Amino acid sequence: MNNIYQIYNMLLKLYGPQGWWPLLGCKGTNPTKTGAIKGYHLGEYSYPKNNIQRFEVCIGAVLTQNTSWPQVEKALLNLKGLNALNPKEIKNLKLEKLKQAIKPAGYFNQKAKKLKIFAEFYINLKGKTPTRDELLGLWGIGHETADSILLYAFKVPEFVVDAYTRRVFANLGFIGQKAKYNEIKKLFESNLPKNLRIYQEYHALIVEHAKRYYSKKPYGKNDSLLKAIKTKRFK
DNA sequence: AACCAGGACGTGA
DNA sequence: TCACGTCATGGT
Repeated sequence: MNNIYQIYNMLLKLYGPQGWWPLLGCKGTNPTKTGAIKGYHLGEYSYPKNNIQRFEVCIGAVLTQNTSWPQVEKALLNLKGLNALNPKEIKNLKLEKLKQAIKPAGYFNQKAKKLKIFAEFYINLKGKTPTRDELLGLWGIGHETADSILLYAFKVPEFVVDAYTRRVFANLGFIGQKAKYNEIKKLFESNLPKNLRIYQEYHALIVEHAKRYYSKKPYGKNDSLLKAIKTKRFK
């Protein structure tokens, strides 16, 4: 087993299943010390269970851009209060109303526009699964958001790379600080079975691990993974 | 009271 | 391609 896969198993043993992607309707609590909020479904990979939940994941993926999840949750609850947690209502909502609802998530001018564009796109999908390129073609959807939507909303095994992933694995010595998104993505995908659960769980575990040891610099000093590698317990 | 969070886009080298 | 600046709220 290669190091990337080993680290996955180590993180899973350390933290257990993370229950991503969080949904308003799920009661599960993340056992983590970092941001104990609701919406998780530990060890349950059957979500989203319907089209409404699928759309909620997509909207959350946009809203969480450079924003912490608790802020996103507030925005989602506001939308739910407006009965607007579905593509048609997002499309029909007046722009100012939409902006006000998602304000807690920040960047509300940009994100309101992004949600409008995505809602239109989602309606036109008519139940089909979008391709990665189609998503990337939308204004407001970049690499990470596209992969998050595919992996957690549409259950397509696309590995999600975020700032934490780069930070942690650069520090561990697997990639350079300036590694590109697709390069990092390939590192994981080429060293893991193409398995939905593993992709979903690994990304969530990286976030959890990073929140504990890589939130503010200097980071990594107490990283048990780094220590394990340095003491050559790997390979 | 700065600093930062589960990024993406526009611009000018 | 690449390095920056911009976008914005609220928690710590």
